[in-house]
Formats: sequence, structure tokens, C-alpha cells
Amino acid sequence: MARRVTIADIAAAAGVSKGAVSYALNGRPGVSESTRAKILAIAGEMGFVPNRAARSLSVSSAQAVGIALRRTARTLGIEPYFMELISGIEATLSAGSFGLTLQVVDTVEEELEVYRRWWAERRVDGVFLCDIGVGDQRLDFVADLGLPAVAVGGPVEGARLPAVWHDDAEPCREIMEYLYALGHRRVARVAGLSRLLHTTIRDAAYAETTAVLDFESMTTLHSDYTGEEGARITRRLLSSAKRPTAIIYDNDVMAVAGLGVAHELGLDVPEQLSIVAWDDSPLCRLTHPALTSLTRDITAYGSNCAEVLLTLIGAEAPSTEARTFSVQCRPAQLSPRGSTGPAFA
Amino acid sequence: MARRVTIADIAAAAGVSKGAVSYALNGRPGVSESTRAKILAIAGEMGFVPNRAARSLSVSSAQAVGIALRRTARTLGIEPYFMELISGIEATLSAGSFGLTLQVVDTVEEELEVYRRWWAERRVDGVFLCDIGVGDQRLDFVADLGLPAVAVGGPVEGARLPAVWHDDAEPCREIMEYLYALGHRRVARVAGLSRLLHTTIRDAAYAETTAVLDFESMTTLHSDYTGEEGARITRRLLSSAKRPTAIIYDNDVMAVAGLGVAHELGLDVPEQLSIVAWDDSPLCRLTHPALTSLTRDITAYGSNCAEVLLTLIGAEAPSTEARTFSVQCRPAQLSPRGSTGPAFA
DNA sequence: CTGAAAGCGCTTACAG
DNA sequence: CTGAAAGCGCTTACAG
Repeated sequence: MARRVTIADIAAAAGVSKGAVSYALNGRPGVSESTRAKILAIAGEMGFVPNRAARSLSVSSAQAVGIALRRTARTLGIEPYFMELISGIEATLSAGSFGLTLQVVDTVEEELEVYRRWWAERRVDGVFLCDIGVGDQRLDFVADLGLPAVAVGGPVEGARLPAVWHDDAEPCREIMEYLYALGHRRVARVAGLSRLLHTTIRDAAYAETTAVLDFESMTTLHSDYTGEEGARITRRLLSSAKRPTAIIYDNDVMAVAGLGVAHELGLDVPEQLSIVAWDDSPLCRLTHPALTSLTRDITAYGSNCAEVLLTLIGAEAPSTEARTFSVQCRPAQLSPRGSTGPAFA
Repeated sequence: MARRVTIADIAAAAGVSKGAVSYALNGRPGVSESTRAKILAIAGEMGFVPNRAARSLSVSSAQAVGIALRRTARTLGIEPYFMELISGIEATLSAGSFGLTLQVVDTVEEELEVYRRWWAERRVDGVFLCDIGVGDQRLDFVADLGLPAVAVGGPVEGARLPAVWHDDAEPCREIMEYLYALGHRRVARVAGLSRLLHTTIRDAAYAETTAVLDFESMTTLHSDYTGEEGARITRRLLSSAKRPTAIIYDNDVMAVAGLGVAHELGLDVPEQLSIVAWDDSPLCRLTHPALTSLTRDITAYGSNCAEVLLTLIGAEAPSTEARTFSVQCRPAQLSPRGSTGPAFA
């Protein structure tokens, strides 16, 4: 509860001005090496830690970035993606002694309002935009605001902000060729929300592949990533006359739910049904059989995003150059496990 | 990018002093109703939002609280608990226009250091302490620091800070009686980390019950909550000569992994093995059969914790009175599903 | 009820 | 190399 020590205390103890203390502490020229050393020593033994608010007010930077999540508590909990992403972001951020401010929102409007407020308050120096949609209005909104932001997903054509993304097309082709090689000809896909950018990218990639390889059928049904929907759609797919011999899920939660439905219907996996999941979280190794999946390192992805945002904030580059910060990550790799096998249909 | 509007701008536009603007904006006496209305109108149309740093510096409060998570990215991702808790916390916080600062740490030492720094910097006004351990050193540490904190878990005897917790003993009795009634006599439990407070509380509760009901055996094996460990321990349990007919898991991730192992060994659930999980996340309904579990509303729990912390921060009450803020939540309820049934061993 | 001023704890030109 | 001062944008006693 003791009063906090300020630069004034250090200045008094060292017999110098507050300005000198500031220069010494921030490693800037303006003080001799000997005074700097003395000041540093005193600051150290007094346990000095600069007050954030005062610093922020002076330099007009929050030393923090924000992330707004537009998902329900349930989805956020069950979907390992977000926490892994946040962990990665956070690791890079705290290394740069930046804070992460998090807010959960219900609607886009609310999300935009949060950005406006955060920026007006200077509570954050930048934000991460998750779940990039097709024609996402947030992109222009934050750009107009002048709020530094990075798109966690992409690529975002003509956007005025950097993006960090994975090529989703290549893995789609990889899965399809793999399933084809295993003899599967009737494949189905339980896709994600069709308003999301990566969903449309995958949609297109699968369509391309089926145009090349002669699959008998390739049904795509869109869903909302929840286990309930994943199960419902799987039930429908497996109840059809010519049921698919393989199903691809756009996330792991739905894939696990799909496996549950297969068990429920008495179908052996992979004997009678092969299952492929996207986003290989530990969830995929919890089940029996373990799920074949498309592996990406989401935590590393988060770190990447944070690096780009920090660069963007630190840079004086005009926003038009910001695009050059965009980074494309290594595409997801196929990790074959027990849930896929030859088709015997 | 336009310059932010400050109270000075509003004062100039309204023809009053900055002080008057501040009073008007904060709903404090010191201005007539007519001036207040005029100021509010002008502030509104100028889109005024107060600068956080300036406000924080003046009132010496951060308008933010922090949460440090000492878990790996993988655990944080797979365990729905944390994101659900955070969502709940966040909902209450943002209603009070408080921010949430999050940091992931590796060790206790690092965690304590984060608290020290956050508080010295006045980056937060208080913190949440998760994963309360037996004789948890963090409790005294934050109290000594004078950093307002609430223990997310408990009860913490003689602690100098409020706690929000569930009674774990009652649900343990409930499960045991339920399993007993189903005819199970050989039960096993895959428990959580034994250094955690709630693990010891459950340990004791199960021990008490087995002293009353005549179970043939009640094996308890401690683990680390990961699916790998859950699977490994389950494999060991089910390979023993007199294998248990029911297994209770201290979290849902291990329970799902356990179900996977049962499938792997060709054991039918619940015909040959009953499974009970703690912390009923959507994960428990993803599997087939769905998992019987102990249901708690973690999101509501998070909200509760946030309310207590906000009260604590707002209150001028001496820390010794803080304990009266402690709240005990409704204990977990048993939700019977397909994974439990009569014992036929 | 209102205005002018000091202060929160930093940073940063500006003189010596 | 060093010191004294102004300023960041608020809040809050203190006089009128």
C-alpha cells in the first residue's frame, strides 16, 4: 500500500532533474553514462515501475492492443482455435510489454462501436480483426478510423490493412486427392459459415478439384461450426440413399460430433466412413479413432499476427504501404490418423 | 485521423470552463441543469470520448482488471472452462465499462511478477486468481501488495481476499450415490492436479462417501487434465484384473479421452463401463454416447467473479471486511446422459 | 452555480 | 551534459 515511487522520488534521491531520470530510464541520450548508471541503480533499488497512464498520456500511445470476439461464450469455449490464437498473440505481445485487451461482443454493430470507443479513448493502439468475412465492413471501418489493425485471415484484396493468412486452397486439393486415392468417390463436406472468407475460398477450391477428378458426388452443406449443427448435418448425410463414404468438416468440433453420429448409427469409422477435420486441435486425438486432420499451428499464427500488428503500430509508414506487411503462412498439412481409410462402399 | 476532441474543445464551444465540462459529463453537482444539458449536447455532437490515460492518471484507477493464466496454449485451447469463464467475466466487466487485460504465464514466479508490475504500473485495479491451490502463495502475495483480487475457487480459509466458489463435496456424494444405486461397486476416479484446492476437496468427499457406502473399490489416480493423461490412466485402469465398472473424470477433456479408450478396447459404454465427467461443456454432448456430467454454468460463474471484484474495487472497506464479499455458488448438478447405466460386471 | 488553478506522473523540446 | 518548464487530458479542491 506504500505510495508508489515516481521519477520525482528517484530524481530527488539521485540529485538530478526528473528529465534526466526519464532520459536515463529510457536509454536515450542526454545524460552521461555515470549519471545514467547511478539513476538506474537507484531506480532499481527503489523498485521503480513507471505509471502506465502517465506514460500513455505523454506519448499518446496505450501500449496495448485489443481483440473483440463476436462469438457466444459457448462457441468460444468449445472452439480451441480462439484460446490458442490468443495465447500466441499474447506471447508476442508481452515480450514487447504490450497488453492485450479483450472484449466479447454480440453483433457487428457492437463490435464497430467497441473499435470506435477504444480508439477514441486511446485504450488500444491497434486491433486484431477475427473471422474475416466476404466484403467485411470492418476493414474499411477501422481504416477510415485510422485505427491500426491486422486482419487475422485473408487474403483481403485491396484492403487498406495488412493480413496474416494461410492458403486454404492447396490443403483442400490435398485432401481431395488423398480421399480419391483411397477410392472415395462420394464425398461430403460440412462447411463453415458461408459468409466467412475462408469458407468461400475452400468452396472454390473443392469445386475446382471435383472438376478435375471424377468424383461421383461432392455435397457441401454449410453450418455454424457448432457440434449440434455438425451432428444434425451428419445425420442427414448418412441417412441419404447414396450416403457419402467420406466427410470433410471445416472444424474439429463438428468432426468430433460427426464421429459421434457415426457411432450412433452403428457405422464403423474408417471401415464404412472416413472423416477429415480442419484445425487439428488436441480434440482430434481425444477420440477413437483419432481424427485425420489438417494441421496448422494456431499459436504460432497468433504470434505472427501480433508481430505484424506491432510492426504496423511502430511504423510511420502510410497506411497504403501497410499491405506490404501482409504475411502468408505455411498452409495446413494433412495429418492422417485412424479416421480415414480405403472406401469399400 | 482527425485530432481527438477534448474537454477543452467542448469547454470552448460551450463557453464554460473545463471544470464545468468535467462536472457535467460525470453527472456531479457543480453545474446548473441548463449548462449541463448544453454541455452534454455539445459533447454528444462532437463525439467526445474521454481519454482513458488522462482519466486514469487523475483518478489513479485503471478502469481495468487483469487475469493471468498459468496454462499452456494447448490446455487453454482444449479446456472450454477458461474461455467460458472469461466470457462471463467480460460480460459483467464491459457492462461496467471496465477493460480486461489478459496475460499467459509459464510459472508462478512469472505470475507473481506480472501482478507486481500490473499493480505498480496501475495497469489494473484488481485481478482474478485462477486455479487456486492448496496453501496458494498468491493469496498472501496480492494481499501484501494491496492489490485487490478475488479467488476464483475456494473456500480459502483465513484468506484476506474474497472468493467465489462452488461446493464440490455435495456433487461428489451425489455421483457416488447415483453410481451405487446403479449397482456399481468398483469405481475409479481420474482426478485433477492434486495441488489444486478443489481436487483435495473432492478427494475428501469421495473418501467420506466410500466410508459410508460399501464399495468394493474406489481407486483414485491424479493427472494433469490433458487428454493424453486421461487416456493413459484409463487404459491402465481398464487393463487391470478387476477393472472398474464406472470411472469419474475431474474434467470433460479427460472424460472424452476415456470414452475414446473404451472404444479402443472394444468396451461398450455404458454396457460395460459407465463414465461421468465434471464440468459439462458442449464437449460432453459431442460424443456418442453423450457423457453424463456434473453441470455448472461457468459463464455465470465468471460474471459472479467479476461482480465481486468490481465491488471490492469500488468499496473503501478495509481488506479484512473483504471476506464478506465471498460468494458460494450453487453446486454442480448431475446431468445423466447415455454414458452411465446399470453395472453388469 | 461557476471559473481559474493545481495536480496526477510521465516525456520532450528548449535553454544554459 | 544538465536543469527548469511546458504539456499530455483529465479531475478536483478552492475561491468567488
